[in-house]
Amino acid sequence: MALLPQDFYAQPTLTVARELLGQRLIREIDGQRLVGRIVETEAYIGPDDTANHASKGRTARTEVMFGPPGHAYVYFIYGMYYMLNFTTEAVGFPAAVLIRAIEPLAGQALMQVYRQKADSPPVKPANLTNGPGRLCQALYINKSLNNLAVTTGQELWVEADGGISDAAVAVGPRIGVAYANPKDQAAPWRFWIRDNRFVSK
DNA sequence: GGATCGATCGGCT
DNA sequence: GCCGATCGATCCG
Repeated sequence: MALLPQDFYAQPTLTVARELLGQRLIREIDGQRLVGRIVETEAYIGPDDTANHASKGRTARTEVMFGPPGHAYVYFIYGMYYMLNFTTEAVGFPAAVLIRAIEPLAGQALMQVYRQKADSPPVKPANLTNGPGRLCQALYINKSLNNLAVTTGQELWVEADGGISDAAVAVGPRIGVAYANPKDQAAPWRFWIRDNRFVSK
């Protein structure tokens, strides 16, 4: 299976968000592989997108998005969750694709371990990776992976798989961006595989 | 099924 | 000092 190269991420962000659907996200930890099909993404595009963290300016946190495409932008939110993005487009233009959900393909047992909280019942398989915070927990993704190149085939990367036909792709506004201006809230920059049960609720 | 709310802390004003 | 690219618990029906 072909590792997606930096050129892939250098494309327009909407193209990257659309084309990531169906591809395989791979996380390798101590030789163990956790694999999931990407089923939901969102695009955050440039300094004028008020939903984009980078619209507030170039800071220590957003610096990664101003850098080269094909790097992980991992940030911490709500005091307890991490979010995984891949940087896109040219150096100097801050943009990224948020991975919102994956369908587990391998390593589900280890994902369960990472998702399980002490003194809680096991996580339902349907809730293993159907959300941006959940998938980061399941794949043990945290800030140590921030700014990692995802084009080397080490630790975290994406491999090409069969594409998804236009008929099977749904498009709509992004989730959780009520703080953005109305135009940016309404932008149809969320992509998901229609009827896939691992798309977030 | 849906609505509501608290958790919990880094980043930014 | 405020708030967030979320989630899970709880209450209601």
